[in-house]
Amino acid sequence: MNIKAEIAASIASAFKELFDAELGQEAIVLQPTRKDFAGSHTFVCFPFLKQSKKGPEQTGAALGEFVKNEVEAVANYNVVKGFLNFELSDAVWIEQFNATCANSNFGQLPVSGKEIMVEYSSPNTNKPLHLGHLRNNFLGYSVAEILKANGHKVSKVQIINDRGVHICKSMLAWQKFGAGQTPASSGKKGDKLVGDYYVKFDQEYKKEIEQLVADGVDPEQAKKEAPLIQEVQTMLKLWEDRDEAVVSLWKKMNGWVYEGFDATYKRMGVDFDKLYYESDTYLLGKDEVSKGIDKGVFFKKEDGSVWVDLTGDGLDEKLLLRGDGTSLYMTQDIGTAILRFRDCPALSQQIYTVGNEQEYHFKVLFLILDKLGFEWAKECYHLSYGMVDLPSGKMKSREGTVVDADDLMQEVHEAAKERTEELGKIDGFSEQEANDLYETIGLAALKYYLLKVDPRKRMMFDPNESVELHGNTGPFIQYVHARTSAVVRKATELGLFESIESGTGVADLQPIEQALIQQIVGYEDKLKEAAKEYSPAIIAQFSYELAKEYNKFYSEVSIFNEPDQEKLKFRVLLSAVVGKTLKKSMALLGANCPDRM
RNA sequence: GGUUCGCUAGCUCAACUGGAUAGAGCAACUGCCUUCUAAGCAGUAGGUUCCAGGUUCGAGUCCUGGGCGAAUCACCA
Repeated sequence: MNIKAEIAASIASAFKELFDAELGQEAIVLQPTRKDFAGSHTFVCFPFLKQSKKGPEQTGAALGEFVKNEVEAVANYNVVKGFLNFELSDAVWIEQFNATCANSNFGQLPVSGKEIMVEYSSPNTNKPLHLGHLRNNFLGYSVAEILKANGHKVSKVQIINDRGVHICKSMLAWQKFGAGQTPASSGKKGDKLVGDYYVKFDQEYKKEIEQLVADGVDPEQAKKEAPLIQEVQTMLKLWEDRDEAVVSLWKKMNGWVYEGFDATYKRMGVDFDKLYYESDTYLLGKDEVSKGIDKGVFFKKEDGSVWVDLTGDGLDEKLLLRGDGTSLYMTQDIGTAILRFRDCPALSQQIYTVGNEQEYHFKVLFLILDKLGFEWAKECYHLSYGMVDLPSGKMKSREGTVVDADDLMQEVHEAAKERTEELGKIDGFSEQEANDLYETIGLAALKYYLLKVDPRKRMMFDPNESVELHGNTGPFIQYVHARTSAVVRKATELGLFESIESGTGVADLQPIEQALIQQIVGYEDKLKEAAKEYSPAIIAQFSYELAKEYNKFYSEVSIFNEPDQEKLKFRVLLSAVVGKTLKKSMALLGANCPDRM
């Protein structure tokens, strides 16, 4: 059955028979053989020399000989230093390949019964999405897809931060300086327009501060006394009191932002199953904080502010409710988490895709939920990813170095167009088809670029590299997929394909063919690993290696000039399976694979 | 200052969680399109894995100390 287990079992009995040593199955670990050596499974002998009472080479040779005789799948073995490498027979690989072909669910693991909620994006509604959101969105979307492929039921959600001081700032600025401007009248996307007023507020606010300081007011004092900031606070208060005019302005401007966001999400290719709004959850959060006081988990200070004491957990005291009774981010997050588990009682895990700058926040949040007695608190996970830097340094909204999401997607589209036209690859494409192709290529370049690095790590975003089509890039993988499609297309035209879909009858393999099968067969393990690590990078790397391997095969081995019909058909089938696998793995990254490019 | 994380080829990233000669891409150089898509393939060159100790058959990976960088520790989000 499982070859790995079979070999391990055989090694165990070899130890018993040859060296009279009992080894637990767990102690015997087989690792993949490195590329430069013959074989697929490697057993490291060094740790077991005490049992064998022999040198590493002799130990390896003795074990190898024993296993080769006992396990039919093992065709040969070799020992390099203390490393025992097993080479499986072609028949085994062909059998595995045929099994893969026959498995219509290949790449989709069995239903696990687990239900997982993945939160991502979660923007503020006062400014447009930027490069940081792109990493966040692509990561969240991809992790959700990876979990689905692992058999879990997944819902994608976000918490939209649609209220608060920062929202009021853009509202106030629009009211004062907007002159009734709308997305329609200005020709701007709604989120961009609102963002402009957020910036406008900041500019005007700064002017006021400067003026006050020039008049001799203390700078710290000036920040609090500036008329604009005071008006904002008044507005926030009015909003909380459900003042009709303020609420209607709030609805209008948020509506603009949502229209803009929707367009951006659509182009990004991400989606959500359910949306949560801070304006709906912050009151629940306040309630829960009050309950926490009653339970004695939280305490109130003289000024009316509410705190939780986490010093026993090695952290500090944490504020949960301001002295004036208004809520904070934390307040709202407590409410949102509780609401989600109420909405989905079967939920077994919740994943928050949020930048690593908020690690402390989530540590505290989960701890508080635990103290409130929610059992599911330990099933909350902060998928913490690193910030995106530009070659010029950090992105700073104040310094205008933020890379806008819409602009960036347009740029990658243009770059894909330019390079595709240079190569003259669009003969026979209609204008619409060509345009779709540029979009597909550009977005794959961008997504792959952002997802191929370990999510936990801070990364450098080089605009030139992100639109690159050569090397370790999304378009390279798309290209290889298109190649496999071309092979299948030609085989279909020749009437060869239908007869071979079910499997192959070849008897022996070229080394490169065997290597390809090995790669494909390892796909589901990578899928599991990617889910365990919450890392699309593992899928990206798998895709790249498979694509590279196929290209090697493509240049080394002739497909349609092969005289042996059985071999010819096998190579077509192999191409088809590689193409399917590439398409599936790229889909997990949110990238499409065109059939021609 | 406390806590957490990072440091690998000129640049951007890998390294199956302690295993073999530390690998890819970009950039540079050399070959290969009359043949299934050259967005490709093959090759050359590039390394004291930040430094110093330690642990063991074996360390980029683990422990200690140090250096540099980042995040966080707000009645911000």
